[in-house]
Amino acid sequence: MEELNSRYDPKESEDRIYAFWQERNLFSAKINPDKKPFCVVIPPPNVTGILHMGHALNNTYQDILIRLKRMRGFESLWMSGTDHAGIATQNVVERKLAKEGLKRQDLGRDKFLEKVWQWKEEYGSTIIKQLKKIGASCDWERTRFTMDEEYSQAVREAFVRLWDKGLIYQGDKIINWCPRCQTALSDEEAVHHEIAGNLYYMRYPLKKSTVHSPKSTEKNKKAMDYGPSTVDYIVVATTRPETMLGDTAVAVNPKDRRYKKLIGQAVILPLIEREIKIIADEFVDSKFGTGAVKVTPAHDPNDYEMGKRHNLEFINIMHPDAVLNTNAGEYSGRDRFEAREAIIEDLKARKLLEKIEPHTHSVGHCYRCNTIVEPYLSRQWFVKMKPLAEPAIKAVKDGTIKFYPKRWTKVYLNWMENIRDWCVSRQIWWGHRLPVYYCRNCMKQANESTVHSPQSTEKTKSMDYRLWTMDKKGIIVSKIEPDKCPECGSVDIYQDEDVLDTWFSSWLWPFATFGWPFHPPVPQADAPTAQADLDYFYPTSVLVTAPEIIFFWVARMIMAGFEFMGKEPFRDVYIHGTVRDIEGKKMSKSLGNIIDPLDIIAQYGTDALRFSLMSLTSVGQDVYLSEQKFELGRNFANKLWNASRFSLMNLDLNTVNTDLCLFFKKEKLELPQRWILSRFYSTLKSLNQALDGYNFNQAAGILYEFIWHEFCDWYLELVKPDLVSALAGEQVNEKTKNTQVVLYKVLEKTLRCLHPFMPFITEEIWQKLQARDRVQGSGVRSIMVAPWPHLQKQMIDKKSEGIMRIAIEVITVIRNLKAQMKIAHTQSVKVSLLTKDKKSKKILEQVSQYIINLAKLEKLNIGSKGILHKKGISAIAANIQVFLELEGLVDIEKEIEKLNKEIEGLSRDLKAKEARLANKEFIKKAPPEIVEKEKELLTAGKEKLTNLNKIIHELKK
RNA sequence: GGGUGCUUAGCUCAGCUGGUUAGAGCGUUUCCUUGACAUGGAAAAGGUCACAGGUUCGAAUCCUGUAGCGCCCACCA
Repeated sequence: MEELNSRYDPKESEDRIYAFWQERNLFSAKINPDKKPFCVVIPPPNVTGILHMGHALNNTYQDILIRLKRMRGFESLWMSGTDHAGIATQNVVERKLAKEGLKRQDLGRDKFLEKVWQWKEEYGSTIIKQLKKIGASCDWERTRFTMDEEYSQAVREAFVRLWDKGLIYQGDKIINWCPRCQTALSDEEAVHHEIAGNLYYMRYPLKKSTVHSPKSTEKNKKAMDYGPSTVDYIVVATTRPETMLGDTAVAVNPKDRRYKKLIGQAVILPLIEREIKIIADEFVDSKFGTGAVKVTPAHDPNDYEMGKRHNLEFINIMHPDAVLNTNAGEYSGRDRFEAREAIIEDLKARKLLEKIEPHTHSVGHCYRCNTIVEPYLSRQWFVKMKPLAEPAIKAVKDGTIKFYPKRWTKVYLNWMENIRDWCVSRQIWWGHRLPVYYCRNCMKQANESTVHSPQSTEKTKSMDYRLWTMDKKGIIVSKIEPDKCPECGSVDIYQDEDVLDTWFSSWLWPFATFGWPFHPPVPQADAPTAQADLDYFYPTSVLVTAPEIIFFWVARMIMAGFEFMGKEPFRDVYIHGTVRDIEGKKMSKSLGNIIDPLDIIAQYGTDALRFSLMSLTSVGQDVYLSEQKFELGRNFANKLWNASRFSLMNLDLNTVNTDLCLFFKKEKLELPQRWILSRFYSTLKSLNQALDGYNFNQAAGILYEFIWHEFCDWYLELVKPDLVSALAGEQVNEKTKNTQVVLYKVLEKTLRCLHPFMPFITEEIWQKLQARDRVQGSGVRSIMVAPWPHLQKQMIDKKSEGIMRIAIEVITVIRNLKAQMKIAHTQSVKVSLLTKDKKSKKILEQVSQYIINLAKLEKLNIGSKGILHKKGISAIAANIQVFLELEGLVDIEKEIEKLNKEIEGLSRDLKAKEARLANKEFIKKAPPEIVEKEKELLTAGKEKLTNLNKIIHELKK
């Protein structure tokens, strides 16, 4: 037998084992009519992605499920792939270019995209390599990329189908605009943060007052000190003063008596000296601010709606980079925030700034670069969501799709039921270009007869290439690029410059990864396979993801699943928590509080990483991590390693492999064997339950407890003498052989149970346990494809467990007495066990040898009386008096004190029990087994109390 | 404003459908270099389960409310 190191070294084995699995193709899944499918699609990490703790957590869950189901006999497919992550990736490549002093516009679209592809080829698989490091058993051969040609076809297909159904439209709307990325964003991509800003109260002079704002002079700079006047102006409050340059009205609530007279009057917009009207609109909340609102239809979604209702002018005052344009008069050319400061100063100077109040409000930020987004009027493409949401709502309501934990159901439904249209066009280059073409000829004709919609005064750059048409005339939506206009035959056509939101491709993931919709036809030999794959694996089984992705992805996948496949994309959605640092902050590069999973792997090993994460994260709860916490998994791995090392040192693998049938003859086995088998199957039972309910941390706890505190602490110690003497060349009898077989089987099965959590170490040890197979040349098997242990209920043996419980309690009490007397655990002592109960006595005789071994006794007496109390100390275990003999005399006072303390606690407990049993209501209403249990506990407690009192009595003699 | 989660030992957290003397890991204290493991073993100390009501024979657990912390959503000018 090869000698194992006394410390487990994950570095030595992990890569080797992973290669072993890959060589044998153990991750690959194929249609198998004999097996039920189990499929998980990976949440595709961004190609720019670098493995972080969130990935580690997310993918460990998935790998556990995949490995578990594989062992349980399912055809288990973990579909892998990456996401092109439009804005994120484009930003990365742009930053790289910036270092060379280049902008993407310098290269032009095609050259730039070439660069992005180059970057992708070079770095895009980093995340995949890293996923392998954490042991992920994805079917890598199926790895997909959302920009693959086949996948791109699916994206175009989806777009065209929705267009044909009238679910996609183009329109001028206020959207979230990131001035840095210079693209539109969806509502979900604008993340709101609370900002401590200000509410600025500005005076807009009424026209009839004919008071022109005075010129700015040093003297009136203190204008803010002046009290408010009610005659000359109307005061409006805003958080974004710079938008006033685009104001085209002031609105008040029609019921607001303060302003009733002013409705319809004109005010002079300060600074820019433009005349605007005061209008009445129900939207205005009289209680907020002054009850009068400036209306900027081109820069605020509410104002936009009001603008439409009242036929106001839409004045766009900003360039796409949030620098003010010529509509901003003298402020043009300044950045929005610079302009804000300048405007405040100028208003102050003109005594038109009434006051500034601190005001915290929530402001949208770009989810990719954290720049404050600007509500911006622009022409974009939208998906009508209401019709798509309907079946997605129904499926969750009727339980076709279930969320774990349940509470996310409500969050999902609330979002779905209030869903808004989805802005899917992006003004970037990296992504799926819209399958939209324009015919100049048709549009020209259409324009001549169309009414103009709200139009910005200054055309922004991003809109230059498009002309507005009210109907669909001149718009060609097509999966393949048309060479001429199908309507008029003109060849003067061009493609829309925009690309689609990344999530417009991700939402197809559960079926597009299988090649949906399979055209143009793939080579015939493969076509049926792809279709069959989809039929076999779709709907997938579980989706595992983080809560922040529910709206972005989960909800949209469900909608796409029903829309394009007519079926739900998955049945269960497991939502796990967020990884945070030890102070509860989200881990992020900018905060510098990252714990790199690869560092943890290097330091503690992959299994330690995985097991620690699983133990520390309870269902749906966030997890607070520090490096130190991973010691949990490392120590556990080492414990398992050493238990296995001990077992391998003491097992004759040839014997155990030939005598496995013994395993089933429970009656022939000694107590420790019966006990550990019973404990193993009890553990398996609760483990199965935990796993079936996605209670991963409970499952990890169950395994930890069993392996460490039952198998190692008790079982190995119980059988040690037997095994060691066998190894020493003493005769190997039937008993020893049985012990070996049971030890072997329990260890081997335990490894299988632990494998999904700790794949590497379990494989390593398991193979060593198969040594005989290797010698015989039948090849090395992998634990990965070994079956999950079958629950053998008949092996659960309550009687043996009861006996062992008594033995354990007696042993613990003896150790306790030793510790109390500061006697080393290793030092042998003399002990007497006294009981009048015949049954107990019999049990003690049965387990005496184990007590002697584990409590390290020189001598053990079992009897009913005959103790010299001055020459030792006593304690009570169950209904047994445990007496430890001592050399010197005992401090009787101290002993009495100790025992009295115990009596005190016990009496309190017994009193409560007596009271409960005396309560008629309790007897009447509590279930009988509870009453029975309570009675038993009372009797046992009383007996213990009598025993304790007896000891005190004898001590006093 | 709506929703949701958390509050249990010094720290980090379990405790599922109500019945335990309320548990674990880490830390602390004591003893132990015993031939699987010091990344270890044996033992100990440590909690009126945030607060206030209620339901119940019985509440850490269920209900209502309050407070603190966190997260999500919302057209918070």
